[in-house]
Amino acid sequence: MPTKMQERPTQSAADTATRERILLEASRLFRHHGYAATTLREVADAAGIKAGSIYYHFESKEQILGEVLDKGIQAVIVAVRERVEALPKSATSRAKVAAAIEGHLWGLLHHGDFTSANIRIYGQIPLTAKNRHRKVRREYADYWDALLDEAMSRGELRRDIGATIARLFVIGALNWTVEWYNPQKGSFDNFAKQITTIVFDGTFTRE
Amino acid sequence: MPTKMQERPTQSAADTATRERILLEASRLFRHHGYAATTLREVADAAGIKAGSIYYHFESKEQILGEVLDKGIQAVIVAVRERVEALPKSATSRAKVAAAIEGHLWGLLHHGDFTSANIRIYGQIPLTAKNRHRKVRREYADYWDALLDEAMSRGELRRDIGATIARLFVIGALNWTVEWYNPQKGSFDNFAKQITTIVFDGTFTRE
DNA sequence: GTCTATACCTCGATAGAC
DNA sequence: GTCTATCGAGGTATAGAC
Repeated sequence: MPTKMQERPTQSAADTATRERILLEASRLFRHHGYAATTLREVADAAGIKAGSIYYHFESKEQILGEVLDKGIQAVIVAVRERVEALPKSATSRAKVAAAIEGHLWGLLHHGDFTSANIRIYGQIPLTAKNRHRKVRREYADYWDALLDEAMSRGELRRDIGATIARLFVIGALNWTVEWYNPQKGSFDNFAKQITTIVFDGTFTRE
Repeated sequence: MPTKMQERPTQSAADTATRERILLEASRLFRHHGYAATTLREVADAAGIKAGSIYYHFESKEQILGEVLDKGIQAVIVAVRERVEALPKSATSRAKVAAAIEGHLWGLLHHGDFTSANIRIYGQIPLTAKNRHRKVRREYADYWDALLDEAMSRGELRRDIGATIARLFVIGALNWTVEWYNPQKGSFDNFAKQITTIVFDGTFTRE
C-alpha cells in the first residue's frame, strides 16, 4: 500500500525511495533519542540528503512523526488480524489469544524502529499528534478486549482477575519486549512460545 | 536522607525546599515530555522561580537528570529489599518473589514521577548519563536473578522457561504498569494481588 | 529533487545587580 | 538566593538557484 500521494499523480521510484529512507531513519532516531531530541539535520544526514530537502517530501517534523507512528501500529494490527482470522471461528479462546500474542510480537519485533519508536515516544509527543492517533489505538484495545471477553465467557480466562487488567498487563508486557528481545538468543518461534506459556500459565509451578 | 551537600555545611530549610521542588517538577516534566523536550525555563516556571536561579542549586540540566533518575530507582530498590528481607530465610521462593513484586509495584506507583520518568526516558538520555546509572541497574537485575535462580533450583519456577526470560518479562510487565495503573479503580493491595496471581499462575485456567 | 543560505526563535548557561 | 539581561549555539522552516 503506497503512502498518501496528494498533489503528484506520477511519483517516481526515486522520490518514494528517498521519502521512505527519511521515515526509516527518523523512526530509528526517534526511538533512540526521543522525538524532540531528534533534529531534522540528523534525519537528513542519516538519509544522505541536506536538511532543506526534507521539506520537498514532508510539510513538517510533526508530519514525519505522524507517519512513523502510523507505520508502527499498522504493522502490529495487520499481523494480529491475519493470524487470528486464519483460525476457524470455533477455535478455542486459548488458540485465538495465542495467535494474537504471536501476531503482536511478530509485528513488534520485525518492524523494529517503527514499532519501538511508537511505544517509547507515544507518552511524550505533542498533544496534537496524540489526538490524531488515539482512535486507532482505542480500536486495537477494543479488539483485544473482545478476545478476552470471549475467553472469560467461555470460562477459559481465570475468574479471579479482571479482563481489563489482564489486557493491560499482557499488552504492556508484550510491548516491553522491544526493550530486551534479542534475536541472537534463540529463534522467534521459540521466544513467542515461551512468552505465550508465561501469559497463559504463569512462571511458577502450581502449589 | 538529605541530598548531597558539597560546598555548604549549613544549608537552610528554604534552600532544600526549592531544590526539592525543582527536582519534583523536573521529574514530572521529564515524564510527560521527555528529557530533551523539557526546558529549564519550564522547570523554573513550575517551581516558581526564574530560569537563572536554577544554577544556584544545580550545575547543569544533566545533573538534575541524574538526581531524578537516582531517586526513581532508589525508591524501588528500597521498597523491594525492605519487604524481602522482612521474610525468614526459610520462606518459599513464592513468598519471596511475591514480596519483591509487591515492593517493586509499591516503589513504582508511590513515587509517581520519579519512577515513571526513569522508566520512560532511560532509553533516550545522553550516553554519559546512561553510563552513570548502568551499574545500579545491573545490581538490581542481579538481585532479581538471584531470587529467580533460587526459585528454579527449588523446583518452584517452571522448568520450560528460562530464568532470564522470566525476569525480563516480569520486570518489564511490572514497569509498564506505571502507564496504566489507576489508583481510583480499586485498592493498591488488591491490584498487587491480581498482578502477582497473573505472574505466578497466568491468565488462563489450566487445560 | 536537492542544494545553499539564511530568517527567526528558543535553548542552556553565565554575569553581575540586588 | 533570586533576579534581569544576554551570549553563542543550534533548532525548524523558508526562499530561490541549479
